[in-house]
Amino acid sequence: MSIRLTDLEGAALAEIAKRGAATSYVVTQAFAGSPSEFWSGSAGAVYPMIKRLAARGLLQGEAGSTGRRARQEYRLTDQGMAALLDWLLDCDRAAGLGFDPLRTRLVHLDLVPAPQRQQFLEGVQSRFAARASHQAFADHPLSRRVYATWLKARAHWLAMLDQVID
Amino acid sequence: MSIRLTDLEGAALAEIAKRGAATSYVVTQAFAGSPSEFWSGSAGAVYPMIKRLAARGLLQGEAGSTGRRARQEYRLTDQGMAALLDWLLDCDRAAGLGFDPLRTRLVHLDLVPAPQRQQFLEGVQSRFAARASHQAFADHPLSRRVYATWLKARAHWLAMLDQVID
DNA sequence: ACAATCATGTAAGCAGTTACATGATTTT
DNA sequence: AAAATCATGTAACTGCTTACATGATTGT
Repeated sequence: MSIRLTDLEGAALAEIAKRGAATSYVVTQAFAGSPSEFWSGSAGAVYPMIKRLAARGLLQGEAGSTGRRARQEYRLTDQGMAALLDWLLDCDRAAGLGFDPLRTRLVHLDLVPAPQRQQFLEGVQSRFAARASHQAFADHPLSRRVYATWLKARAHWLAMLDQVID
Repeated sequence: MSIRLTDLEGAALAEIAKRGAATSYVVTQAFAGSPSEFWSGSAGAVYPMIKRLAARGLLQGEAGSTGRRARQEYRLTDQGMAALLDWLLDCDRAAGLGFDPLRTRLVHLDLVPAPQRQQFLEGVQSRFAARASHQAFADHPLSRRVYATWLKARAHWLAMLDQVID
């Protein structure tokens, strides 16, 4: 019996595992703080998802409270940790292409003449440069380094493409 | 009045524009032939989408036929081409992070000990190597080069991370 | 005290999925 | 003639979105 997590579920479990325990709200904030625009981390997605994970026995809820306000904290069960590791270390899924808004456009750039291609690439490059100077993930060294090296790899890709696309 | 296309719509319009005219089926095949697993190009997605684009005046339908079988061919209207170019050359969206199944996992690899991290990275690397030898997009030079350089950039990224993650 | 924002949700909608149906065409 | 596959859909489902509601807490 295998428990297949969606990528959003996997990422949410990872955020909870990292903290030991967390509320749904903490998870929404973790997503909101990410520079990725792909998941909004909206309450409408996260709260029901956390409940589903608890119903599936991957999370254990416990009533914590600060002051008179009730809140539900969750921590991973053994089964939840096993599911998380299955998801996290899944090489086949990790080696997938995902969705890349730049790659999706690049393959169709032959629809426009060279000057417009050039202008587009420069626009993208300058936006990446702006990102690089922003200093994201000040609180988490691994995330910061993953992101920083990702940006470098992107720049490297664009440099390779420059010679290919004119 | 701006017409904002989803990425799937933009990619579909681009496939049609590239061919001059195309049926919905041709579009599904274009997606199915891509090495990306992100969009299945399922009929359930494509056929209704093409109809929506036609209803919005971005595509013009014309009844072609081979033998006695009726088929609907579509080509871009002027408005459709304008919408496509808006989407295609949108630097802000192109510079987004998209969804990256590897990046999503890498930032959480500190949940597992170094030997497992190493094993995971090797597994991913070998799958990329397998992709590289596969020769995708034999029919479209630009796509092939975009994909080939993307794979190189990924390898470059993993090489940078090797030193950082142990 | 009032306003802002924190925190926990719910409701409706939308864009994709898988699975199925159906008839035309091609292959064996 | 039968089987495979080509081609065009439709139906039910899923998982996300935006937008809203509501009460607690914090700041001025």
